[in-house]
Order: sequence, then structure tokens, then C-alpha cells
Amino acid sequence: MDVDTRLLRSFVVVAEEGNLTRAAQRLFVSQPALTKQIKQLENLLGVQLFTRSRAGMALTDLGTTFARQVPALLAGWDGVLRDTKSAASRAAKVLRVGFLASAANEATPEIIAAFAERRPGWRVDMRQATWSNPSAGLDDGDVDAAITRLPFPGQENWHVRVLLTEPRVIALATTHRLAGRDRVDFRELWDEPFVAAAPETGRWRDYWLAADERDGRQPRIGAVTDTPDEWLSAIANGYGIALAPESSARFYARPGITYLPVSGVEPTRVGVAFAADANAVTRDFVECCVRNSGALDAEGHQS
Amino acid sequence: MDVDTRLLRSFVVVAEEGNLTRAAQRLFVSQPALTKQIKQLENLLGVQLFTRSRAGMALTDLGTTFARQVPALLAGWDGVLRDTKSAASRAAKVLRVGFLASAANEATPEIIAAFAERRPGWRVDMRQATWSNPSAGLDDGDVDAAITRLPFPGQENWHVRVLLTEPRVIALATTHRLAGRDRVDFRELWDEPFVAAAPETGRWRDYWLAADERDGRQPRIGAVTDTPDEWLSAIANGYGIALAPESSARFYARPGITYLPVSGVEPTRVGVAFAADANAVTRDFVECCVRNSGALDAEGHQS
DNA sequence: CCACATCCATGCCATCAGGTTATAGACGCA
DNA sequence: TGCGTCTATAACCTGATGGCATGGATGTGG
Repeated sequence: MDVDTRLLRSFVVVAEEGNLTRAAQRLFVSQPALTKQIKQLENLLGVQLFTRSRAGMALTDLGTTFARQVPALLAGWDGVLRDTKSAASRAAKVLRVGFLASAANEATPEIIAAFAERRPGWRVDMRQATWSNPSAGLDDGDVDAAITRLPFPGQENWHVRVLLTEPRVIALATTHRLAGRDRVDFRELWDEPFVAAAPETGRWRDYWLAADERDGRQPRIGAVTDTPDEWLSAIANGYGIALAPESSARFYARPGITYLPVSGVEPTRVGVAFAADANAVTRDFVECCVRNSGALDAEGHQS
Repeated sequence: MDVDTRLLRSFVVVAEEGNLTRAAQRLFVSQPALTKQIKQLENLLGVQLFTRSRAGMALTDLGTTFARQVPALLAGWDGVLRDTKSAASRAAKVLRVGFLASAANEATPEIIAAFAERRPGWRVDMRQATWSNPSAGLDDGDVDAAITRLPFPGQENWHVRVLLTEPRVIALATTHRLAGRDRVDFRELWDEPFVAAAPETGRWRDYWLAADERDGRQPRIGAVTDTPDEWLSAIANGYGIALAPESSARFYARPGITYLPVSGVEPTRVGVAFAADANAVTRDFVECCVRNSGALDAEGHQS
């Protein structure tokens, strides 16, 4: 009897949420599709996993037993997947590095150069990730290391070394009423619409909305974007403003966008994340990251 | 990243066979379909698993690594499946028993009755299996115990207790040249066409062709059947003859079919098979089997 | 008491993955 | 050179699956 792991993942989410509609959103499918998936799984097993009611989907006893075992299966598969992919890249002498656009910076070429010297014959495969994937492929086993902004969702599963810390600034349209100012305080911006990452990025989104510095007030969302280009356009078009790393003013300077210093928000950190059991080559790369970012202003330390 | 376990099973078979065409037969799909499945799996992993050549499909290094891990995954899933199904039947107080048509006999009603007395409130769900499924559903977790003919493929994975032993006879069309005889020796039948089980039943098929008693000579196959009815028809129509348990002469008497004693083949045994970790209810059932078949002529002993 | 919000289920339609058959292409072998 | 044995490709078809719109059941607030 065969299953698609997809069904199992859907099952897990539904079990967690206890609610088809919400689960469907998290899984990016429609609610009817999810209804069918769960039904399909129940048919396959010949067992009722949930009791349905207006209140939602509650696990039956059998469903609970099943739910206890499924995560291990999925983890097993994901592990094999990761092992295989990393074995492949090792065989090809390719180090796969994911990075978030805004996390790469002037130091990146130096890091690569240092690594090339350290491991002759190896190639570094840099893969840019969107904001909806803040671990930059680490979670999927697609990369050996990820250079990203901290904190990111799922960070606790990985070893992280901080590479640098920099202030956050505010990005706004040149036409914005505050664009002429020298600097602003974040409190002045509480009621401004913001350009944000997608809701499912959770902690990530919150961090860039500075949810913690709003005294519990809900932010206004003017637009949702997933890549630097979309982000810049949204800001230039006046859909909202956004927090950004200071270095964006250099890397993402663009007509129609103004960057201003802002007080009252924590600075942002760039880090390199990797698996606890990373191989020697990956660790070498991490070492290169620390050394060559340290040249700027980081205090690299284990996190 | 999601897979259908089906792809994994296909992969395992192709890896074992080293040959798409043969693997496709074993999996009951066309060869092009398998080509696509394997390609799909390789795409999914982003890794080449096989090197193709006119000689067939050979695992790459990565493929070998992968192949080492996959069986554990599949076993894990199958285990969960089994657990869940058996938990369901336990909750419903249903004992699921598979049996092979030719393995049930006069004692069966008594067994059920004895069990009903031993476990009031429980129901026995008897499921007849075809010859292409000689474990009668045990392998798929569809039953808690199986009453079947020994030996059967995969028997080593289960606990088995022998219920009875009986001679084998030969079944042939009444019009057959030997039908008038009192008895025959198996050697006289070496060149006769036989009605056999499907090739994929392996050891099972061999046993009922008495492959061991042919001095290595290949049997002639006159027809392939999967159920008693097909089998009886094939014999009556003269497509071939077949070995059968002595009790068939009672249970499957039919105009046009003659059963004759045959010398030179081992007797056949009926056994009840169950999982090593079977629960108390299942063990009770096994106990009932042993007691109530023992009334006939078995010496029940652990196998 | 009724309109509304919230859930899950269902019907209909469009799309696409996946299967099948037939055939091509590569290659060793007689 | 023709044949047998592999795998890959092409063309076609069907069924599974997802999306949208909607229905039915049931609390909830005005």
C-alpha cells in the first residue's frame, strides 16, 4: 500500500491545526482539496482519523496513534533526501551555499576567494533564496550552508555563527512626507503601512515589521513581497515603507527610494547557518565566512 | 520534497533486477512507465541513480547509498500501516483472518466457534485470498492471522504453527488417459502439462509443481490460474493436470475432474501464520486453531 | 429571531500526471 | 547483415486532483 508523503504532511498539519480551513492556508491548497486529501488517506488506511464537527477536525484515538508515528517517517525520508543530495554535491566537489539577497554583501567575493584557496578543486554554488524561504534551502537539504539574516524561522535546528551586525534603516518612497527628514524614530511609523514578507514566514515577518517594538499594536500591511525587486517597486510606488539593513542603501539604491536612519529598533545580524553534523569542507567554508566578515566589524561567536 | 512510496518500491525492484524490462514485469507496469518513474525519482533527488547501458541499469555510487536506506523507510511505513490497521480492528473487536481456499476445511467452523466462546463479543472476519497472495493479506497488514498452505513465500517473516498434514493427490480431467488408473507415480507425470500458479509466486508455484521431485527437469505449463474455479475449469478442459491436497477431492469434487493418489511427492501441510508480536486475542485464535485441527491429525508445533 | 460567520462537504470543470502501445535507437552477437 | 535485447521517445488517453462556487449545519451577536 503506497502513500505520497504529501498526504502525510497534510495530515500532520490538519492534526496540528484541528481545522481544515486554516491547515489549507498553511499548505497553500484550497480547503476542498485538503478535504479530499484527508479522505484519501483515510480510505487508504481503511480507518477514520478525524471526527468532523462544526468545531473542526479532531483526531480519533486511531488518528492520535497514527499521528505519533508519522513525523518519524517524514523525518526519515527528509534525512535520506538530505544525505543523498549532500553526497552528490560532495562527490562533485561542489559546496552548495544558499543566501538571502540582503545577506550577501561586499565581503561575499572575499569569502568565496578564501574558500577557493582553502579547498582547491572545489566549486561554490551560490543560490539566492526568496524571503519566503529564509533558511535559503537548508531545510530542504538543498544547501550545505546558508548565509542569512538572523533570526530566521527554524533557526534552532541549526548551528549558527554570527558574521556581522548592522543598524536597520527605514526605506521609503522619495515622495513620502518623511523623506526629507534626517532621521526618524520608529514610534513615528507605527501607523504607516508597511511592505512585508508573506504571513507564513512568521517570526521572520514579525522581525522586519519590528512587531516587538510596537507595544503590541498591530502593524498595517500595505503590500506583501517576496524578492528585492518586488520590494523596491512596492516601496517606490508608495504602497508602504519598510525596515531594511543599512547596507541596502548601498546595494539597493534606486531612484524613488530614500533610506533614513531610524531609532528605536534593534540592529540586524547576518549569520551563516549549517548542520550540526556538517562535514569538514562545510566547516572550512564557515571558517572563511567568519574570518572575512570579521574583517568588517563582526564578532563571530557561537550562537 | 515529496515522494510516493510507489516510486521507492519501483526503485528497489529496478535496483535488484538491474533491468527495466524485467523489473517492469515484476511490478505489473509497462517498461516505458518504469523508465519515467525512475527518471522522476532521479529528478526529484537531483541525482543520477543508475547508469544506463545496453546491458541494463546499474546503480551509481549515489544510487547504492540511496538503495541502502530506502528499504528501512519502506519497512517503517509498512509497519505503521500494519499497526494502524490492526489497532482499528482491535478497537472494533474484529479479528481479521485470511485463508487460502484450499486451506480451510471441515475444522474451520469449529475453530470459529471455539474462538467465539473464548472471546465473547469478538467477531471473526474471514477473508479468502487468491493464490497470487499466499500470505493471505499478512504481508499487507490486512489480517491478524492467516490459515494457509506451507510453505509460502515470505514464511520466514512470521510465526507459524502447523495444523495438519495430508497427502497430495493428482487432479486430472476425467477424459485423461490416466484417469482410469488406481494410482500413479509422480515420475510418470514429468512430461504432462500442469496447471500452475502465476510465476511471481515463486516458491509457492514451485511447490505445487513439485519442482524438487523432477530431477531438475523443467515442468510444462498448460495454464496459469489464480482461484479454485479457474483451476477446476482449466483441469476439466484438459489444459493440464495439477497436484492438490487430498481434501480437495471432498471440497472440490466436480464432474469432469478425477483425483488420484500419487506417490513420490511430499505431503502438504496447513498452518496458521501470525506476527511475532501478535496480541493476546490473535494468540487465542491460534490456540483455537491448533486445538480444533489437532482433533483431526495434526501435531502442532512451533516452526 | 434573524442575519452572519465559521466549518466541512459536494458538484462541476479544467488540467495534468501517469499509464499504454508502438516505435526508434544503440549495441552485441551469430 | 540481421536479430535479439536493452532503454528512450512519441502519441494518445484516462483518471486523479485541484480550484471555484456553493450547500448544509451550527453557533453568535445585534
